[in-house]
Amino acid sequence: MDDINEFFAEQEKRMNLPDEDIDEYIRSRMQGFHKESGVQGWSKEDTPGGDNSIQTLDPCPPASREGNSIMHISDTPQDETSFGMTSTTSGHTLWLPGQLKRKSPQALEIARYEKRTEKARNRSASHLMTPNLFTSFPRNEHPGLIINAPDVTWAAKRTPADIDSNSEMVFDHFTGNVVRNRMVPSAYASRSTRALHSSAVHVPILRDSPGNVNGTTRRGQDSHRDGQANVGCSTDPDLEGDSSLVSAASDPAKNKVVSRAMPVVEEFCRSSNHATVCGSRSRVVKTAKNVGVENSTATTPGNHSVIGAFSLSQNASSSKAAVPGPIGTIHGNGRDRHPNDSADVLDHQSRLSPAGFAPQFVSSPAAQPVPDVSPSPRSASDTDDLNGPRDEAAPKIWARLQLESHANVSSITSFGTTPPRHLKRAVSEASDIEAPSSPGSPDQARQKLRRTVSSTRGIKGTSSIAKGVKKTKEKTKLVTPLEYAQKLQSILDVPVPRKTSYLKGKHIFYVGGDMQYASTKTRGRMDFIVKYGGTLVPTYDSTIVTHIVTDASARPTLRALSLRSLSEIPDHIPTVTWNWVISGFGRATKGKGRTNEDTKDKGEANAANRNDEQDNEALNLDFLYAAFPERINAGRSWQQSSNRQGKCKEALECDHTSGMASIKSSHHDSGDLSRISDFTPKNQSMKGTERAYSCLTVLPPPPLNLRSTDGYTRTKKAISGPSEVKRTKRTSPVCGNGTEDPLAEYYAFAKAEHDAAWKHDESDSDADEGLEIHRGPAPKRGFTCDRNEPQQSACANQDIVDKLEELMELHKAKPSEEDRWRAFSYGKCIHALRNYPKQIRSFSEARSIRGVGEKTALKASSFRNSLDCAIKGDVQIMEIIETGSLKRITYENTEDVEATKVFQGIYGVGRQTAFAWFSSGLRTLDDVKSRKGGLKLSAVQEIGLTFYDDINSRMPRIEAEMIFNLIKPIALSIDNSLFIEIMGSFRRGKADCGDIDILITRPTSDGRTHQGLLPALLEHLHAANILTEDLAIPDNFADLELTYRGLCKLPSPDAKRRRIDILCVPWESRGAALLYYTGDDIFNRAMRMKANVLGYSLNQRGLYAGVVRDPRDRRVKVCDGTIIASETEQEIFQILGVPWQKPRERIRD
DNA sequence: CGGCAGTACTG
DNA sequence: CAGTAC
DNA sequence: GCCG
Repeated sequence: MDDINEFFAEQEKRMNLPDEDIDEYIRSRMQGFHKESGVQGWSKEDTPGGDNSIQTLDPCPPASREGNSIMHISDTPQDETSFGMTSTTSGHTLWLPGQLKRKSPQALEIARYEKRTEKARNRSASHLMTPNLFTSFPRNEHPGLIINAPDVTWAAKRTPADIDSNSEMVFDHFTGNVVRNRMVPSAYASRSTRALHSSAVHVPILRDSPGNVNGTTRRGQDSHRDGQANVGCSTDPDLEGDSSLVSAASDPAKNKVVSRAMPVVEEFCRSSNHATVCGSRSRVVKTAKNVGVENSTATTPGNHSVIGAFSLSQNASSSKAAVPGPIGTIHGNGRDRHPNDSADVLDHQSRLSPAGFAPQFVSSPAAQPVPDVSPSPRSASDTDDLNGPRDEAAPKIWARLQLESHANVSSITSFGTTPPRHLKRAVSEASDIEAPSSPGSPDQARQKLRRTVSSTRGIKGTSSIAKGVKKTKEKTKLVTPLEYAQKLQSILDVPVPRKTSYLKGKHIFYVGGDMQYASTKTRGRMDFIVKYGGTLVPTYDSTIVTHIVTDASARPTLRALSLRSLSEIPDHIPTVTWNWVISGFGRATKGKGRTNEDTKDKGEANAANRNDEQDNEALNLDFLYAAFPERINAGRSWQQSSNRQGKCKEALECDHTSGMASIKSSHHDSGDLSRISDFTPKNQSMKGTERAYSCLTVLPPPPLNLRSTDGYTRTKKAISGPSEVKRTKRTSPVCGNGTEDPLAEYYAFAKAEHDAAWKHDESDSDADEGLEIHRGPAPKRGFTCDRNEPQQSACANQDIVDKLEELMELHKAKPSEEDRWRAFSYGKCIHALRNYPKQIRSFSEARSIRGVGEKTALKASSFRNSLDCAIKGDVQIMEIIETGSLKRITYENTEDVEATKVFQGIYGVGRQTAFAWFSSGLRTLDDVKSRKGGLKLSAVQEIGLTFYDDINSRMPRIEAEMIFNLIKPIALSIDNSLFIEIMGSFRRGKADCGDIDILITRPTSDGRTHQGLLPALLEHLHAANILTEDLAIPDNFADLELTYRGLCKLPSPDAKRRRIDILCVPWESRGAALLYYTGDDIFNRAMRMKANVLGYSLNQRGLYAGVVRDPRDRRVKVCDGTIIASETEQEIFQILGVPWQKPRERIRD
């Protein structure tokens, strides 16, 4: 088995993918199928949001599912200290800190908003296609995306263009219509909210005339524009009807009421959902409104509640009007359901978010959506202090609502009462979600372990010149295509189930360019074929072969076939180019992406149909890849059946996989890292995939052969060193890398920038799993730089490293880009030196290390020599050198570096700012604090300064966990289907964490998404005093991909502020996101770099193939490429040929 | 001589 | 767009 | 500053 692993590893390693081919492929696809793609997109989009979008009412009201946890949080006593603290920073403590806005004129905000909207639109648009339709086409040419709205009244009158333009005009044209309004909310919600906050005004809750769409839109505008001014007098005629509301809003007391009435809103939403369920959508708007008002009034008697109910229902209804439909469709990824499709919490959020939640935010502190948090008068009044006028009535009202509408409201908001049964169920369901990881993951983990271990063994074996190595070596060197193919096939008796085994059933004879021996390219392609289910036919046999793949011209091809003329090839056998294979990959992937959906929504039959269509499409395409014009029609009939079968099967598999993809991570045992990392489907399909991994992904066998034949003089020097060093010498990462760590050669680059501060903290965790570490024995040492023998010169060249680090720091603190890269470079050197086993004795020796260039080598060697001299007593030389470089250091590393370093410790202050400050005479933090010289700080910097120490200190792991454990239940209470996980250094198992990264996503299997969740969650967290300050909030809350940055803290009074990032990603990108946000940094860089080298592009959304870049400027992407992996980390690892590594194994620094 | 990741938020 | 952050 |  090991052999097989090794073998595949080798293949994998060599898999020299697509490159130009893919570019070609993309191009042709773009031209060829542009239309088809569009159509597909359309039809596809058409379905998910369809009729089935109306679902049953979710019996579980939001914010009630985890009453206990919430209780717990709120129960935490908030003493004076804590409040005092808060109030001193009142500006920050509010949801959407006032100063964020206050400083900029509304007009500016609007302008900015427009800009962002534009941006967001683009983003959303691109979003729509990439993850779902693995087709590339210009963003604005996706006709179907938006039209999936089942809402006839809405969709029917919109043309795609129409809609598209709407999305563009969200804020440009306030004469919008309904459609337009629907789009506004999301954006509006975030932006206008912010605006409102900044102006420190309570959101004027404006009623918009039911029929008047403009009203809704304008409201957003007005709120921007008028801010406080418009409180009480709306300049917009459309808003006249709102006077009552306005006054309510302007009246502190009433306002409070409004905020307190949040449960009513939710209740309202539930009612309105009923309406939705039974009524046509167009009616819903009205109905909802009525129902909302009535209902809330009924449920919450009393004048205040009436007010609340009124305004809120207005809100809700307007939001309804505004957002009813395809908000998700528009902003989302196309899978989104119509927000009306269910009464789930999420949908509440979705619908509310635009107009509905804005007001909540405004009154946020008082409007504790999580009642438990603010039940105590003190807590309420305290918050009031922070957030402007508020009175004691609020809590009372709160309580009253509680009593009066206990059945409804309490269940909705969980006033600390025992959750109703259905809630309990919800809770238990929620915990079920986590549960699976316990029983399941051990197994999986074991499996993984086994795999990993064997892989590791393989690696080790190879690295230590094991049998496998030899084999591979031989193969590598002298194998002919025939032999190689034979080998591949012979090994392949075990089918490798893959999601994308789209080549299944195809017997392919591949014609390598050079039939003398299999080039890397040839081998890579053969590997590819096999990997994706194809059968490689070693020798041409017209009775077996179904496809001839060749990029060679006719003659060599014929030679390979042992034929004389192309006409001798039977008609049923197409001769296609490699692009054909790749194109199939694209199709397969696309099919896969869509299948998930289709199957879910329409059943398998539909999925099958879909695939048929695809196949047909594919069929029609094949001729495009004909290798020889004269055989352009060859094989067309044949392919049909075979293709179809294969595809359908594949489709099912895929569906199975994704369908099973379950949320199963647990936070209870976050201590158990492996479990946390198990965010992968674990089911049969998955197993299959895993098996594939074990075969295909395994560590690339060590290219000992290459090593020895490398002819690398430099390498020789490093041979005895950690493999890292050796690896970094590989010139061709693609085929040259075969050492223990497949990313090895990328680390040098990747690590470079990193200021290795050799923390030895977490390395211990690795120790107990030595077997799983993918670096061989030697390399391991390389990475930890001999932490076993730390004092014995932490590394052989520690002295030099120290010096270089000084230099690096020095350059880092300098403002110019030049210095930046210089520092970058030093980083590389330092890392390389750290892993260099021996003392460097000479210039040339230093120079032989990759990453160490002329200058550094000179420095290093001279320094070392100077030491030698010093030891020998040759003071003179030493002094020269010493003073030379040291002087430079001390000379340059003076005030400025120190000061700017300190400045840069302030969040939001970077190199430029720090230097600018220094230039203006600032020297210390106190200078900054005292605003010496009339210094102005941005809002973020203000926060950064206030919590300088907090932010710059790391928190113990446990604290991150505690905070997360507070947040998670709250999030789950909003939507218990969420996947929420803590990422970053925590997931990597570090003992201390610099920040908390929380990833949120949600399976779309039930047609819903996490859209709209974040705003709600943020509000809750603010209310719970977990989130204290906001540093950056997303542009558009309606997006599926959101990044929030802020500060948080534990409830305890003296808790430090901690940096927290909350990231929402579309379900499809969860793998890439996990990968990305788990890091570490260096590991990420390495991965990206490898991806690039292999012709892919990796970002937090996924792994893309066929990215076409502008030849004149490589940085400009002409085509975004085709997404080929994103749903699981494994997928990405696999394609990149990187052995799977658990998060804690990804530590590279 | 250009690249050294790629993206999003702020002002 | 520059600056910052991740 | 290093690399290609």
